[in-house]
Formats: sequence, C-alpha cells, structure tokens
Amino acid sequence: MKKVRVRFAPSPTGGLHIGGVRTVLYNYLFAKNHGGDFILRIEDTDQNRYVKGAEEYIFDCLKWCGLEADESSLHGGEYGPYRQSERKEIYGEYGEQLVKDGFAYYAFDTAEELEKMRQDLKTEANPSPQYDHSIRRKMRNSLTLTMDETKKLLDAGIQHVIRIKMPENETVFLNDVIRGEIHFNTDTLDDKVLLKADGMPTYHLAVVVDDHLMEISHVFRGEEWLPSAPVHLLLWKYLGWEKHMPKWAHLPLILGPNGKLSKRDALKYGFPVFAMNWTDPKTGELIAGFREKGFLPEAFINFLALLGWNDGTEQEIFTKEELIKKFSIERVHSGGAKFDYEKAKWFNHEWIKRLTIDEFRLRIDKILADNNIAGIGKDYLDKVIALVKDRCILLTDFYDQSHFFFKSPAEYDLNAVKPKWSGGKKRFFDLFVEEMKATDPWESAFIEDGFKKLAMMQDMKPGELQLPFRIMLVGGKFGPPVFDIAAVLGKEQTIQRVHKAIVAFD
RNA sequence: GGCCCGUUCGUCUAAGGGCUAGGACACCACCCUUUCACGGUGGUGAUACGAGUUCGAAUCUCGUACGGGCUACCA
Repeated sequence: MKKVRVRFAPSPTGGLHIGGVRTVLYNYLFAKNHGGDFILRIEDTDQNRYVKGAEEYIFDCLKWCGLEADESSLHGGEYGPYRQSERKEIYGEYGEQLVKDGFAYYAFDTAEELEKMRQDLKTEANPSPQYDHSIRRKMRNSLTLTMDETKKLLDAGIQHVIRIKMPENETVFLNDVIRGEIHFNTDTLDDKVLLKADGMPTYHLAVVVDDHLMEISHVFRGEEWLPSAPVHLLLWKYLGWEKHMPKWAHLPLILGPNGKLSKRDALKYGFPVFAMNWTDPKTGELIAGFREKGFLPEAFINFLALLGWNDGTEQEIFTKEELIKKFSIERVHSGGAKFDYEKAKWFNHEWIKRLTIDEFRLRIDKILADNNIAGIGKDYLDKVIALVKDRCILLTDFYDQSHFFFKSPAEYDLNAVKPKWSGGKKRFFDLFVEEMKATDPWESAFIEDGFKKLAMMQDMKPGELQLPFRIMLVGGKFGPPVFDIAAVLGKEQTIQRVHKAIVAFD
C-alpha cells in the first residue's frame, strides 16, 4: 500500500482558528496512526490577501499544539517548495495541457464584462448567475473566438484566464470516507477559473497539481470544500492521474452560535476562537487565543479531537499518544459540532488537575511575570501550587487563587467580618497570637489544634472564628483551608497579618 | 434561487433492526467543607415530523420541516 501522506494547506491570511487546528489534528493523527507523513503547504496564490506574519504565526500555533509538520517551508522536505507562490511556474504547463486536450479554454472576459453578464442575467429566480455551459457560448473565449482570433489575442499578450470546460450532463461520483457516496451533475457546476490572469493558479488547479506532485494519499479538509470537490475530481481525471487520486474526507464544520464559527463570534461572545492571540496588522484588532487565555495545549487538542470524534468508549481524556493510537477517520461524525466553551474549560481543568507540581510550575512563568511576582523560592512556590493547583480551571486563574501568598492583603472584606466583630473575638486573636508563638512544629494540624483548644477555653465556637481568621490572612472569603494557608505563610507572616488585621477590624 | 451536506437531552456524543435510549459538559438538589472550590450521591432533560419496509426501527427507504455550507481571476 502507498505510504500515507496527508497535508494541511492553509492560506496565510490571518489567525488560525480552531476549525483549522482540528483539521490539522485529524490529518496529523491519521498520519501518525499509519506511520505516515504530515505535510504543511502554504497556499498563498492570492497576492492580494497576503498578510504579514500570518505564515510564521501558523507555524508557531502548530508548534504550541505539538502538531509539527514533517515537511514544510520551515521544516524542508523532498517535495518542495512548499509555498505555492514559489511554485508558480509549475502550474502553467498543466493549464496549457488541459486547453490542448480540450478540457479547458482561454477566456478573455474583463472584470467589467463579467460583472455585466452577472447583472444582465441576474433574476429573482437566479440571484447568482454562473459562468457555465449555458452562457460560455456568449462570452469572449477560445470557444467562441476563431483560432486565429484567439492566437492573435494571446500573441498580443492580452490578459486572459484558463477556465475548466465543464462537461454537460455528466455525473461525478465522490466517495467520501466520512459521508459515503455523493454525486454531482456537471450541469449545475460552473467553469471555474484554473489559471488567473496574473499567471497564478487558483486553489482548484494548485491543489490538484500539488497534491499529485507531493504524492498526497488522503485529503481531509473542511466541509466547505465539498461543493468544489467535483472540479478537483475532474481535474485529477483530465490530467491523467486518476489512478493516483487520494482518498477524500470532508470534515464537519465547527459551528458558532450562528453558523460557521468565526472571529466575529470571538469578539461578540468573549471566547477565544484562535489557537493563539492574533493581532490584525491592518486594523490592530486583537482576537483572543486559547494559549493566552490559559489553556494547556494538551487540553486544547484533547477537546478539539473530541469535537466530532470519539473512540466508541466513554473515555474523554486522551493524551496525544493515545489519540494517535486510537484515531480513525471513519469514526469522525458527519454532522457539524457547536463549539462549547464551557466544555473546553472542563477539559483544561481536568488536565491541570493531572499536572504534577513540577509540571505546573513550569507552565506559570509568564503568569508570575505578568503579575510582578518575582524572587519566590521554589519550595515556597511549590507549597502554594500544591494548595491552589486544582482550583485553577485556566492557568491564568493561578494569580487570582494565590496572590495572598505573595502579597499581604491590601484591603479586607469588612462586610464579612465587621458585623460580627466583638471585643471577645479581638481578645481571642490576641491570645491566639501568643498561642501561635508557642506552636511547634508549625504545621496545619497543630495550628488548627491550638486554635480550637483556645476557642473552647474561651467558650467560643471555632467556626465563627475561622472566617475572621481567613479574612485576616487572605483578605476575602476564598482560598484553600485557612490553617493550610497559615502553615504555608509561616509563623512570622501569619502573626504579622493577624496583628495588622485586628487594628483594621477595630 | 440553485447545488451539496447534515438532524439523538440546552451542548458534545454512545447505541450501526431487538434495552428502562448510555456517558460527559452545563444546570438543580443533597452530602462533604461553619470560606469558596475539588470530590461524592442523586435528579431534570433527547431520537425534528409524516409515511413506508419489518414480528420489531433512533438505526433501512421516501417525503416534509429545520439547520449549515458553497455559489469570486478567495482559499
């Protein structure tokens, strides 16, 4: 059997959204599952849509996700170049060959003429007229012009495109791995442009030529490509490569609240749709990314993998290695899946809980730096992490959950303590300071023990004293068990905070 | 409008002719915890509709409805 070679072919026009990442994931998992190669090809045939930094950004995203390509413009390979703009010369000859063989033709229509045709033919029943078999006889192309006229125009260097000549009333069968057999009648298809006036191929020509030249064995791409699939099938046939044609699978779309998930949804609903932050160089607009939101790449790909696929069991948490082992394209759903940010967060939480303290520490450098927390000893930091880790749903929750370990509370939630504050309670804490001074060893259980004994001696309920104690150390009604906090803070710091708070409470 | 794809709890999904239609997220209740989470237990909640095939249909077929995608010299 032919070696498995799959590819992801993004056009570098902006951020990489999760639909794209999932397409990469499924390609990658399939390739690795079959011991094959994953190729990344940059589809930059549209010069007008070039966006600076987008290509590098895509590579960075894949690196962060742990889905790096075996071959690409960055990683090299035997089938390069991997950037279509650098393959420009390759496509022309195939276009000419198609014309010579009668499968395509030259078209000289200007943008204005095309626009006029669409306007003239536009009716309520047909709001978007196509350049198809029914009208190509009325346009300016090598089908309507004589050979001499055509040659004259070509020799004169008049701008022209090459269009595929859709056959009339034929049925094109597509055997999709996920959807089964799909058929199209060619009468409903239009004469797509194959080679543009600037000499660049359109996606349709480039994808077929490159997939052939790069010996791609399987094409897994988004469902939005389904309508143009028959054009690709026909080109494989017309170019004489039918027996080498890859297997096809069209992946279901990832939906937002209103249709295909888009970056507009990110702005509107406040959840990330890109893998990493992306700032549009033209508008300066920032679209949030999962990485910066505090997601673990392990959780991110785990979540994405399960959005449209499952292994048939009830397992939901998978490592990348497990996914590689268990993934099968046949088990991918045919229906679109709505993006659920809550579930994404649940996956992240599960992954954070599974992290060891060491692993967690290595992931929070940036969060500490962003919050000006520096010079913390490893032992102390690890104790904090041990208490706080499982309370973090996102990595970025770490600061909110732990800041009081690094900075004495700047203010107190007085509403939680003031109404019930009394002379008796003040006396208790004065005595408790003395008690703490004698507490040895300084451990959670001993601190708690001393606290409760003293409360009993004072004939007070320990429960009613715990909340004030918490506010003293933390500033508010949150955080891990209060005696654990005191233990980590240390005797001196705990006593200091109690002293300071007693004054503030009075 | 045309073409194509899709349709099981609110969401992601399991079940590919034979069960009380299973799990997870979210939600609710209780337990744990006299912070808040975690955790534990339980609960609400679905086969879009209509025909047909069959002893039997979530599962097969057809129709309808609804949702989505495409309809550029963009990918």
